[in-house]
Amino acid sequence: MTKRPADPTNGSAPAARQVPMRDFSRSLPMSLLRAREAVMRQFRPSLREHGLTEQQWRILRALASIEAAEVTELARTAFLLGPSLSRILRDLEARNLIERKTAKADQRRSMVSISKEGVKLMAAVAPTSEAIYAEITSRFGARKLAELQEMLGELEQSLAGLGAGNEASAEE
Amino acid sequence: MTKRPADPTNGSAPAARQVPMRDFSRSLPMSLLRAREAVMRQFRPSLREHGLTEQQWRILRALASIEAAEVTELARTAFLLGPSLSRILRDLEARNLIERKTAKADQRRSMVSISKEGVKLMAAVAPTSEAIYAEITSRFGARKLAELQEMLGELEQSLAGLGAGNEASAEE
DNA sequence: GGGAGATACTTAACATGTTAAGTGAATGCG
DNA sequence: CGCATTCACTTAACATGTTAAGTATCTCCC
Repeated sequence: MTKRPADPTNGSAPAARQVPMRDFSRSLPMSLLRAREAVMRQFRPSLREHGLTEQQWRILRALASIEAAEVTELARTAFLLGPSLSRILRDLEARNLIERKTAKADQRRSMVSISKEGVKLMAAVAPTSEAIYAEITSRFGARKLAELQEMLGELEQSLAGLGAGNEASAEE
Repeated sequence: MTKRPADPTNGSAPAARQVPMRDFSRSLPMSLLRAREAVMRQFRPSLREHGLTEQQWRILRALASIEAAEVTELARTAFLLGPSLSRILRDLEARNLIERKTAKADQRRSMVSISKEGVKLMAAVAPTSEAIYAEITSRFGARKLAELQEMLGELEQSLAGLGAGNEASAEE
């Protein structure tokens, strides 16, 4: 019961299987990674033509939809960690795609918003981006896509507050 | 038909919605990213305790299951780009977790394999890792998990050979 | 058998992911 | 008021993602 037969896809691995584990290529993290990569591969070339990375695009989109936001709020919306966001905002600001001004009430906070140039850039990128998304939807099926996203959301939910684990226990 | 009502979740954004797009937070790439992050968040602490990153762990697992492999093959299996793999192999070799020897027949290729130390490390990490995976499976449901992975695979399939696009057309 | 082209990596350069530490500004409380 | 904490970022340091170049081999065909 401690061993498992070798995966049929590599029929002749001689040894080194002391540690039985799930078939590597079928782990959930790998499945998610591969799927996401398959999707992003479609978008990157178009973004690249406009000098944008995936993350920069996420930020612009987030800003376009929420008008102005504090950095922390933006990080949550664009799903980026603070340090990444900090760097990217610095660069986007240098390119005049966003604007930043410190809040009056609380000098620690700064409000970020998209600039006119930023809006213009979005207008240039959005059509292609939407077309690609439509193509993906069409290929995979709109219904299935909705189902998939539903399941992904449930997965996220079911793991919420598991990794945070030590919420009120040890603290070291 | 060119406009869409604002998302109900941010009822009062004043302007800057010149570019209508899907609700940002519900795009497929974001769903996949969030789901993957929710999963990986569970594993990272344990890996970290053993001084391993997610990618390093992927490589060790891949090597443990296929015995020895060329770098290119390993890149495909562990789903890493060549440059990343090159760096990681350099580091893993320095830590004596893997071994490398150039192939006799073709001096360009090198065969990579896991070392005894590498196997030992895997043995130390695997139990926790499997336990976490079991917990995730249990929370989300084994059946649903299988379904999800099935859909992810189909998504990948349906996009195969779309981004490669220019396979035999333009060439710069 | 020799040189053009293909292969299998490796390096380089820049951007982000991830964790820890730093900085300046608010807050709470004695 | 005064000062320790907390907060909202920003920097720093190290690892990987991503694309483009570089290097050493190998292949093939004239």
